[in-house]
Amino acid sequence: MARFRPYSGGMAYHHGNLRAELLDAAAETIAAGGVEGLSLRDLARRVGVSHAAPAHWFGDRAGLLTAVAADGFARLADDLEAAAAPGGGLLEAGIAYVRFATADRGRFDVMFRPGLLRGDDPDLRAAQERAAAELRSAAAGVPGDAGTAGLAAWSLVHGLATLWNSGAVQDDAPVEEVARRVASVLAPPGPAPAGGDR
Amino acid sequence: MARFRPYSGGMAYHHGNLRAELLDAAAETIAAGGVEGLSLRDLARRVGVSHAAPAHWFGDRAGLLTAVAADGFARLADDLEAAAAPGGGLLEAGIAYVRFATADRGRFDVMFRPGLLRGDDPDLRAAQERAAAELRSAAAGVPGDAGTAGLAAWSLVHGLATLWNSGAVQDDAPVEEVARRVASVLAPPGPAPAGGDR
DNA sequence: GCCGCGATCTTGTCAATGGCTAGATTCCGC
DNA sequence: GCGGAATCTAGCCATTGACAAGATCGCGGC
Repeated sequence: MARFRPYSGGMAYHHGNLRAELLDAAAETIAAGGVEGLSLRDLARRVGVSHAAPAHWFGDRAGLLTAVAADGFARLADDLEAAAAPGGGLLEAGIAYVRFATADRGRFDVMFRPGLLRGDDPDLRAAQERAAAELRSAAAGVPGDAGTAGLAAWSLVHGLATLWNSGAVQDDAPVEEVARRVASVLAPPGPAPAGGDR
Repeated sequence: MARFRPYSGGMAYHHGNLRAELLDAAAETIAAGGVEGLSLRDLARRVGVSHAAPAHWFGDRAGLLTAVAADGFARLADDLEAAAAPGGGLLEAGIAYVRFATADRGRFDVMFRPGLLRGDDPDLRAAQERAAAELRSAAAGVPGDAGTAGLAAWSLVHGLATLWNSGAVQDDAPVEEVARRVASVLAPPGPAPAGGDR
């Protein structure tokens, strides 16, 4: 993602890192004011380029948001992978999911809004697939019907994150703690869950 | 719906039912193209009034969306109440939640986006409170810590509905069936209620 | 050394939008 | 049937996203 561009001259033209900077600024702005609060022109102003510069990199608004979402899925996949690494089970993956969604809110807000994105973008699809694979691997080994149990776990953490981000959850504790409590309802902390029914 | 117009004369001025019709058309449009696809002017065109007519009823865009959201919370509360009526337990309430969110997508899409709404609107707050009360009453009597279990149940159905609406769920079965399977992971169908299946 | 070509960014323009103000039309209480 | 208030329209402005055309720069080839 972050292309390093060896670069000598002044900053007039050829900003040097525009694409990455636009993506970061976009995520920041969305986190602060939602997707509808993101204006391409304001974004350009923020980064210090002309109002048409973003169009060169992303084509249009959908292109920009698609890149933000792809970035988000890649980061989520990284986080899930890290959470699964040593002795982390489904519970740790769930907490990582919620942590990402609440900490990297700007990107998360865009990731599940297909109406705003170019669903056929190759980068987006690849990142989505990587994140999905991490989710599947985290949910592997749960008792009962794998599909249903996995979907339930995903729904649980996704719903908690969404509700939290919307301010609907009344809890003074930090998100991770709430996530741990809530997720424990489904996935007891121990790696080998006991109570299989159905 | 709500085509009835208690008026005798022509419909030049004084449309007769503008507010309700704008709300319905707005929900419909949002369901089809998302909130960002909703233009006040297009909405006015659709209903056949001037571009400034919506402003009279709702002030601005936030006012319109607030009214849509309030309407949505009221309908959700009605549905939850109906689901709880005879022998419905937490499971039935959860299914009703998912059914509402997927069937009345236009309204649901707006209900949990505080950045788009006027959070201090009295109608909105009242409708929210009514829906919250229904949720609490549905979650009453679950085992374990009431707050955590209730939040887990809410997160589960909210997450499933959100994921479903975003197209992230790969399942050919109708939503209600998926919701029943998923929600059963948390709330086994069995305990008190007599209403077997359906 | 420098030249040309493509990549990168800018300026200019246009239709559409949200919001505001002023005015037209109709309803309703008296 | 009259006057005020509710309802809707018309006109205007700043801002936005998208597009087109041009300016500037970096890099490889000679």
